[in-house]
Amino acid sequence: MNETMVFERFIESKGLKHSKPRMGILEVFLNIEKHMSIDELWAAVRIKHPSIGYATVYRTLKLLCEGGLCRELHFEDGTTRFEHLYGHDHHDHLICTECGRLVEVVEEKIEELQVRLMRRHGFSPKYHRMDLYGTCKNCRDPNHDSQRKP
Amino acid sequence: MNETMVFERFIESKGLKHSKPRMGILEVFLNIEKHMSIDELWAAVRIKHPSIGYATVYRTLKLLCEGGLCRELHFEDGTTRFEHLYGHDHHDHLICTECGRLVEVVEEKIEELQVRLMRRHGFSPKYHRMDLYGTCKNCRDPNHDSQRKP
DNA sequence: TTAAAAATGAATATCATTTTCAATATCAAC
DNA sequence: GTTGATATTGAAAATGATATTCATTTTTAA
Repeated sequence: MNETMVFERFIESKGLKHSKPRMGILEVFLNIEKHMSIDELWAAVRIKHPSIGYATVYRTLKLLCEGGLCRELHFEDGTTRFEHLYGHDHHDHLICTECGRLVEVVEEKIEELQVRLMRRHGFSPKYHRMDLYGTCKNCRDPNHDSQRKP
Repeated sequence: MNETMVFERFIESKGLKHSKPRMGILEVFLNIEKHMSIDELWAAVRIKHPSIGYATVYRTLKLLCEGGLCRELHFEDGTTRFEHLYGHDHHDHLICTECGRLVEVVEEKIEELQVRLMRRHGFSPKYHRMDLYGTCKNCRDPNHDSQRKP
């Protein structure tokens, strides 16, 4: 089952109606891989569907979150961005404070220790958020050219 | 050196002036232990200093952050809160999704693994944010009466 | 004391988010 | 296909938090 089907089933289960703008937004959303702001998604949507309004993008994004297709993230700098959720396993973030580069990571040992830590304090773990900030290799040493050949 | 002195030095170092409202706000801020929103701080300030305006609380809070006395946190639910920073070592958060209870914790093993994880990806660690969400003991089992006697 | 500079409170502006509303699209029942 | 009830839409307006402006007051060094 793919994202589109998941969303359609979700729409049905809530007794909502199928609509073209909604599906157009979903398609554009699925083709953006990075974490996006509402404005970024709207800009991308307008290219294919110039008549779709901001409010519809906004409402659809909320629906996608409700339906488990995306997740709203509030970052330290106060910005809000959305990331894909369906089919994407849980992960944490490494964020470069210089260039904003974002890497998704999972460290099983940390995950395990987090659960233990919560249990030790009487909590029943549900989910968590871990963002690690620092400077990436490229920002510290731009001449190194680690990514491309001469 | 206490918080008040730190703040006064910070004010001086920036060539700013000493003022009564600012010091009044600082004092109230220091007496609130929990994570507070601007509105909560303003409400507390008004009790002692009814003439102090919201803008001054807002500006002073920003100054406190700049001066290293407090930290602005953006939570998953979109709310913004401020926590004491000076004299408070780094810590992470356990947050109850039912009652909102917030516990500050540090797990050295996790801290260590985080640094290693970043290095492995070429990042030079600066700081991080880790919030673990779940239900606390009391919310799962309210009749247990763990805190008080019969 | 005085004059320059900063701080203040009230009001206002800004910006992202959210809702309203009249027009339009969807869809099940006919 | 037509209809009617209901959801959806885009534009505009409302909201709410954050940030700034401005005339007045306070601070501070001379």
